[in-house]
Formats: sequence, structure tokens, C-alpha cells
Amino acid sequence: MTVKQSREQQKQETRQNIINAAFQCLDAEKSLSSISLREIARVAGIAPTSFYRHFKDVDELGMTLVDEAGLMLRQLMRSARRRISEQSNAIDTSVDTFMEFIQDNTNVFRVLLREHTGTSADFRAAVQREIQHFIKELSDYILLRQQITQELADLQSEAMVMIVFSAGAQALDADAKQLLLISKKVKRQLLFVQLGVKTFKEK
Amino acid sequence: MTVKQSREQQKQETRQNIINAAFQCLDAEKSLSSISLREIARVAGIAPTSFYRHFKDVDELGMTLVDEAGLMLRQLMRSARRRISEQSNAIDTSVDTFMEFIQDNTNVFRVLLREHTGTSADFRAAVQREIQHFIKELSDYILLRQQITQELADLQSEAMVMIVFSAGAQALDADAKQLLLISKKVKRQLLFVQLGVKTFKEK
DNA sequence: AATTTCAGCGTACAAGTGTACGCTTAATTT
DNA sequence: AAATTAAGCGTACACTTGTACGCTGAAATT
Repeated sequence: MTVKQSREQQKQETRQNIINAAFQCLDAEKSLSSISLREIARVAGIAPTSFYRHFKDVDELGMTLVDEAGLMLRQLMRSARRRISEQSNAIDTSVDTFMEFIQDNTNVFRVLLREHTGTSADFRAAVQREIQHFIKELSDYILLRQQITQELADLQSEAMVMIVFSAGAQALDADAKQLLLISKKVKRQLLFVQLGVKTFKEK
Repeated sequence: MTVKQSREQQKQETRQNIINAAFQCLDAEKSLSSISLREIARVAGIAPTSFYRHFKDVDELGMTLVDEAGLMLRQLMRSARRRISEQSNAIDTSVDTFMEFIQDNTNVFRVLLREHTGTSADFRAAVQREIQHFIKELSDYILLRQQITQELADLQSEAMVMIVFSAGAQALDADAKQLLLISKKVKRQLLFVQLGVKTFKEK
């Protein structure tokens, strides 16, 4: 199976194995602070001490995971916006895309959600940055489509993201039936926010 | 210092010591799953094995803590509503009360926030129930003051609570200066939701 | 061809964990 | 007054953890 490879390629492959193993380990009942180096090494198929050839400690790996998760979220937003340009309703399409993401990348979203309120100040700050990034991109999009001030767009965007993320948290513990209700609910709540800002502006 | 007491009194006192010790331990970098029985016992001033005279394990203590934290939140709501009847603006008063609570009972709020997305399904469910309780009480209040349907009141209430809790999460890592900005921000976001529901109803 | 580099391994150890077990001792019941 | 109850303690043990240290063998460099 494994073909002859350069040393650098081999190393990168092992590094990716560790990252994948970590995401696999970070399920419904494991957080970055409760997970053990040895457990990750076991799943990655390496000796515990070999871990150090790639990361200083689990915290450094954690920051990598948060970065990677944030990257995926940004890609998600792009695909959502692509879908919007084809159909029309921005809110519905965005929520659907987001919910699909949670279904397909459960543990990735879980890391963001969990570490956002987790026990490491560094992780909390890192996730916060990723969320801010998420908010900013939505805000830019809103600014483009609605005729409101930057400030209002920022406020609207943040409120919407908070609502969506909270719904995401519920979705993680929900079955397929509940998921549909959550989607419907959050779409209407986002509509309220949008409508509220519009009304506020016109007042 | 300690006077002669009945056995039952003494036991309840020790139990409360354990609970207080746990809240004290559950600071910015400890969660219910990362905390150790021995650590709590140390702070509570008892032998590790004495813990079992009061709780089956840390999980059982955890449920007690979540219950207690939820209770405090309900009391908070009552005091907020009392304040509203004196002055007038419901949103501003509620947010101010909430932010004061976070300042005065940081670790209590932290438990709710952290275990809401934590590694124990039981804790997540327990916190979710407390939050639902919180949402329900706000919803009842909204229904009383605004002329809208039950369904709209529920949606509005939940959206508002999600926004407030998210702001609370930010507040935990913020200094006094940022705190004021967060308060201002969240008040306007809540206003958008309220206004949005009103506009939606009238459409 | 000889040398250097370095990813990965195995061993080893100290530290911290949950908890089983039996004892003590003071409050309570008989 | 004697017997019972039970909160709290100390000891002990089996585990898991992070990581220091030195070795191996193959890839890369000279």
C-alpha cells in the first residue's frame, strides 16, 4: 500500500494522520483539554513519544485544529453564497448549508462550539477570532445587499451568527425530525432580525 | 468556632462546603469533567473518600450544581422584572441585571455556559432544560406585554436568550471597558428582534 | 561510499487519579 | 447504660497520564 516516499512527504502524511485522529477522537464526549496525547497517538497509529516530532504538545495541535475548522467554515460560506446566486432566498439557503455542514462535519463544528466556552483561554480566543471572521464576511455580504450602515450590518450579522450557532448546538444533540424544526425555527428568527434592522433604519 | 450540632445539620453543612468548593474550583480553566474529586475534597477540607458520603460521584455533584445555577438564574429574572415595574425599559433593565449577575456570580454562569456544550450528554441536557425554563419565563412576560401569538413570543424569547447568553460568554473574558460596549451592543440587537417580530406581525 | 540527519520506537518513572476496605468516634437510638 | 449508626479518615492499589532518554534505520547530504 504505502509506496516509497521522500522524508518530507512521509512526515506531512503522519502529521495529517495525527490531525485526523484528533478530530476522530473529539466526539460528543471529548474536548481538547480532556483528550490525552496517548489516545491520539493510539488512534493515529504512532508511539506516544513520536507525537513530539510534530507538535510541542496537545495545545499546539489544538490551535491547528481550530484553524483548520475555521478554514472549513469560510469555505462553507463561499459555497452558501454560490447557492444563493442561483436560487434567491439568502437566509434559507445559508441555514440549509450550515445545517448540512454540521451533519457532515459534526466533530469539526463541535470543536469550535466546545472550545468557544472551553477551559483554555487561548482556544477561546482562537475560536472567537474565527467567529469574528465569520461575522465579518456575513456583514460584508449584508452591506452589499441591504442599504444600511456598516454599524447596523455588523450588529445584524453578529446577532444572526449567534442565533445560528446556538441552533447548531441544539442540532448536535437532535435527531432528523427535530433538525427540521430547528431549521424552520432559526430561519424565522433570522428573518425577525433582518426585518427589525430594516424597520429600525426606516424609523 | 464550630458549635455542637446535630448529625444532620453537620452533614448538610459539609455537603454545602463541597458545593461551594466545587463552584470555587470551576473557574476559567476547569470544567466538570476535568475537575477531580480529590481536588474538590482538598478545597472542601475533607478526605477524598468522605466525598462518597454525600455524592455517588462527581457527575451527581455536577447535576446538583447545574440545578443550583438554574435556580439562581430564575431568581435573577424575578429581580429583573421587579426592577422593570419601577423604571420602564424592559430590555435595558434585563440586560443590566444579567450583566451584574455575571459579574457577581462568574463561576455559576460559567458552569451553565460551559456544560451547555460540554462533554457530558447528561449535563448538556440538564443545562438545556434550565435554559428552556429561562426562555419560557421570558416568553410568558413577552406575551403579557406585547400583543402577539404564543408562537411568536416563544420564537422572540428564544432568539433573545441566545443573543444574551452569547454576549455573556464574551463578557466572561472581557474587561470593564469592553463590558459596557457589549451591553450597549446586545441591547440594540434585542431591540432589532423585538422590532422585527412586531413588524412581522403587522405585515 | 561515507557521513549526517531525524522520524519513530521502547523503556522508564514520577505524579495524579478513582475508589475498595476497614477503622475511629461521636451522635443517636434502644 | 448499652448498642447502633454513620460521617469522616487513612491506607492501599491498579490505572492513566506526560515526557525524558537513548536507540534504530532509512533517507538525505557530503
